[in-house]
Amino acid sequence: MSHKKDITIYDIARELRISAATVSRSLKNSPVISVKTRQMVQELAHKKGYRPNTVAHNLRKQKTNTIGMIVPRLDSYFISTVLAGIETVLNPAGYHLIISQSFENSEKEIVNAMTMFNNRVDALIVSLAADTTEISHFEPFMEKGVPVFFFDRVCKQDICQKFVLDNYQAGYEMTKHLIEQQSRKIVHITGNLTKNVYNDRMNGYRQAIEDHGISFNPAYLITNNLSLKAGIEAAEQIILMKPLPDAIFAANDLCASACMAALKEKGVKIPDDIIIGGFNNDPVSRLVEPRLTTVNYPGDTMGKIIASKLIDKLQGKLPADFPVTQIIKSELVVRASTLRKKSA
Amino acid sequence: MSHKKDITIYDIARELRISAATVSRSLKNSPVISVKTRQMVQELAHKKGYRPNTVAHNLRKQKTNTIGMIVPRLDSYFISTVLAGIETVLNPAGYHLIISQSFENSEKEIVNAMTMFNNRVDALIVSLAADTTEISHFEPFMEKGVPVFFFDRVCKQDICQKFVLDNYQAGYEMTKHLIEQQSRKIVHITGNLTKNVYNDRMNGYRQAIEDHGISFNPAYLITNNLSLKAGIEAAEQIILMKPLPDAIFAANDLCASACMAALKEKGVKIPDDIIIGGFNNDPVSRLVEPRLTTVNYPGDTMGKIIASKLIDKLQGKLPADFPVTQIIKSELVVRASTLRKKSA
DNA sequence: ATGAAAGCGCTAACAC
DNA sequence: GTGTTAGCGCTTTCAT
Repeated sequence: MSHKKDITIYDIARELRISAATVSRSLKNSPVISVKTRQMVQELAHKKGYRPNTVAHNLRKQKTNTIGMIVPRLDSYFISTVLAGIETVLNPAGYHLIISQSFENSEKEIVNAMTMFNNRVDALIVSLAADTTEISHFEPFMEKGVPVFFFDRVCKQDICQKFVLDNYQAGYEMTKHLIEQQSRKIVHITGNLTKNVYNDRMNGYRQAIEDHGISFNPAYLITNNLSLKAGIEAAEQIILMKPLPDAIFAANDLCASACMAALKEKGVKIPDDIIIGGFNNDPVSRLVEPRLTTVNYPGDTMGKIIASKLIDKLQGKLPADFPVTQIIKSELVVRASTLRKKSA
Repeated sequence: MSHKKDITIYDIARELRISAATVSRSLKNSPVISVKTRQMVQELAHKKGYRPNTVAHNLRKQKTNTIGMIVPRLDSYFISTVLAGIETVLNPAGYHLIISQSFENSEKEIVNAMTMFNNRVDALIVSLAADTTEISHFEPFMEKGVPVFFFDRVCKQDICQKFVLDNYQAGYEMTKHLIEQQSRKIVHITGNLTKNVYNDRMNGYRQAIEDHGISFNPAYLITNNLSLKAGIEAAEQIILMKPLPDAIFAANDLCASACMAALKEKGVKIPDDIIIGGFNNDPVSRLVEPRLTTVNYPGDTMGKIIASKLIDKLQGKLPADFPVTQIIKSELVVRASTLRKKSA
């Protein structure tokens, strides 16, 4: 099977006995070209199945209209909602995304960042891998003036735009809610504490208990990778604690749900014996039993805000005094898993 | 703030008083260049922070090492596992992905396909949008000899490589299992029946009931978008049926779980009154109560197979007689939601 | 072992 | 209103 070659503007120019420049201008409907010529060119281009070569265009324009995106993984409800939000704003503005996963691995994140740079993306949107501690791999972008926006898992340094939730506040409120439901022995299951999201939630937890006269008990802090499996293992750990804790705050819904399911299998009554709260408002939180109290993490909204600010930035419209850190509001969603029966 | 300009091979050539050609060869470690020169070039390139311009490279080579991917949405457990599988094979081979979502919308899929083409991807991997019925938007790729691989949601035509599950078989086995658990009035909740995945599962369902002497009842076929909300609505519909059905087979786990939860809220006992099976082996299936019987849809494996076959194809190593349709095996995962207590 | 030069497809400054 | 020309950064053939 012989394959069609790409049609170029030169093919069209030759056939019409005009110059490539005229073809180029006609295809962009430039008003300097006569309507007649424009029509002629556009018709032939359509007829021959001309497709602009974006690669050549990008090289010439020194601009790709492509935004690079590096995320820890795609199989997260939160990430996919952010992505959806970003695309709904970016695409109509003529940008498209190239997405890559670091799989929570800093080395892969570095490779991905280099690939993005070499592909000359116009900007980068990043949520850091769990084990990323330093961010020199983004320096080439900054040196060149390519915007780098961080979201959710951000770096400590105030060198780029950051978009985060009020994780501290959310952690505080969740914990306060648990305390108000007559809990004193509150386990916190968290992720990698070098990451702001988990560290902030934990600090909120600590502050809340201390504000209510409960001293921090290191045995009540369980650190794992917040997976389904980790939730089950956490349950095994918790069940052995004497006395049994009366509340659990897990830093995501998947882990909270798995932990809850495992505890129930062992005969622990939820919410009678232990009340449980999660984080993210993942669909699973509405399907487990009892329904899981959680923190609504508005990924879609976050994505839209990020994308629109990024467009402002690319168009030089972002005010110079725009705050480095944008905090997006979250809210506590109280469901049955943390509501103790008052009668007890 | 003034921004660093990109370093090009010409900058290095000038500084070293050699030609750009020599720099280019040295950077790829070509053996025709003396070791001394190579070292010199590589050192300076490193020192100056040289980054190859992939855009220029791609234009020159007429090849991008980029694979385009178009999927209905990213917020699906199955899709993200396929993606992960594909990346683990593609990246080490020097390819990277550009991913876009059609949001189940055919028009957006067409736009995405054009963008991919214009960006001159080396190949395309597609799972079709729910409302896509004709696939002429992929013709430019085929005409040009750019491989297009379909997976999961594939087209009817046998014009490109396809990778699918044995949906018919899986639907048959699930239904057979439900029947063997003493069910006769089996509701099937399905998605858009123009899509092979749902249509095949339904045909498996129909064949299975008929093979067991149960005639098809159109009232037992509920078609919706298989979302969480749709599952709740299906439950409302089912609860009104007289007599009450004794089994439900939903075409995905999210919808099955939501339906189950809603039925339980209305006092229906699962699995005593109604047994329920889902599809996908989504994590949620292991967290709901009772645990959901489902079909394991091995996304990761599927992704790896697709990617390795695609690499073969790109390297001209795919045998000419390689079957157009690859069927990947799935398996029934039986859990508590469909196990009737024998004592009853 | 190295260099000169052409060209990938497109755009834009400058000419007429 | 249209054409000429140069150049984006890189690779590669051909020459030396």
